[in-house]
Amino acid sequence: MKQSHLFTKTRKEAPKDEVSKNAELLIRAGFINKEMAGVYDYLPLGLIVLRKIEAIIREEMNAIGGQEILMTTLQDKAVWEKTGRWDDKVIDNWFKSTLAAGAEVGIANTHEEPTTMLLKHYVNSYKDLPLYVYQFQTKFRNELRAKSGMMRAREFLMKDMYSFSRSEAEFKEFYEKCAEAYLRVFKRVGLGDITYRTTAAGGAFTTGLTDEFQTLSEVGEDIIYVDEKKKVAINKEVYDDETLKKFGLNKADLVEKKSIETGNIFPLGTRYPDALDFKVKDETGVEQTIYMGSYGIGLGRLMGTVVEVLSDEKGIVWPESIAPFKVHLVALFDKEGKVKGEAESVYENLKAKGITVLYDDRDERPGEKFADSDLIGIPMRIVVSAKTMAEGVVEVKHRKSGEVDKKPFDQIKFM
RNA sequence: CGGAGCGUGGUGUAACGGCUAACAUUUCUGUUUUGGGAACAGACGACUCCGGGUUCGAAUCCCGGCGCUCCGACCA
Repeated sequence: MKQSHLFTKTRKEAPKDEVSKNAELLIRAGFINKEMAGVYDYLPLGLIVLRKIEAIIREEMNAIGGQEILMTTLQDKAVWEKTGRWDDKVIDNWFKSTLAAGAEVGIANTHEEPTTMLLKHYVNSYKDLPLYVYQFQTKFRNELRAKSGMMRAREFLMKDMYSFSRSEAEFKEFYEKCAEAYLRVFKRVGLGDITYRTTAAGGAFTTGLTDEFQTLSEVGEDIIYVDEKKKVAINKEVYDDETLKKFGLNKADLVEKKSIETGNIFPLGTRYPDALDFKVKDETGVEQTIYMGSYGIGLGRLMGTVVEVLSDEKGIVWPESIAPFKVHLVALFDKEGKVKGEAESVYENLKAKGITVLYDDRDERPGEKFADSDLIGIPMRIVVSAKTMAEGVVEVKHRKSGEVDKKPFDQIKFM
């Protein structure tokens, strides 16, 4: 991709209505655009990152047996009435609308009910279970107060998975598998060291204890108690002697931290299948109840968290795994056009190797190009200039470490 | 939803109730420059959030609305 053709440019100043680091950097660097509070567009750079995050999650969900589907945004009120969740008193952040014909519809807040109905439509036998379906779908939540940029949005893309199992034990087995898959996701997007599986309360979803995945950050809305040795944590909302004992945690080993809820998994028991009368026949022809779980990761929030946590004073520092490009090729042109020729050839060479590259071919001054490069945060920068040409090398600078290397182009190792 | 603050060119700011709403940046032209957001010259760009009101006169004061940010409450 040539930077001269890239839709959106960087800007020096962030709009004053963004205070959070994640939104400020993502907007300045041209990854997202704000439509209104808690509602953001993804621009070309941002969409590449979003898709990479999506691909990682998809891989991990497929690896544990997930099957991808795509549910609708408009939802049938009747289904929600059956589980008692249509009432605004139960879920207070619904967006709802009315069909021209008169019927009320819900605008996707979550999908437990529709997914259960979908499965009910197709699944009648114990032989068809367990089933794990998931989707990447936009959720709408009428938050009283959107906040912290990408952290609490009113419209956001979410991966939500729903598991349907034949027994508590079968459910639990998958639940644990999914928890492990989640940890792999957070590790792969660069948040592994500071993300903890955290015991928490279930809110509007379930009465029992659930698990959240909390990423340490000062801008987080949650307070958790972390056991560094065991790599687990407990949310303040369930921080009591009984729960501590249940999970074998010692107050002395726990440290209080602020954190961002980057993912969560819920044991839902038989609540939704029961309420919606979804059952299957077992080997003996007797109807059996179904055990359900739901598992969510907000993609925008995850992107925002990566920016919030990994960026430095110069800009974003993308982990290799979700960076919009692998290499930022920065050419510092000379008058004779020699550098241009060389840079073009490096550019073509990189593309031929299958390495994604953003080529800064703009006729700008070095300072501006470097500042932009730091802001955008691509892991590896390759500089081609009159200087490097004179030495018969290119300059390689790593965004994260700041390490600089000069070597002939064909000696660069790409991981 | 309670509290606080704020709405002025694309962006960031300024302007006592009083001249043609100023400055920087961005953008465009040209000259020049080329290893960390250069310099000079010129140009474009604003119904000062919306609606009322007070006043000879409103960006400025008053009322109402809408929006944005922050704190709190709330929050898979």
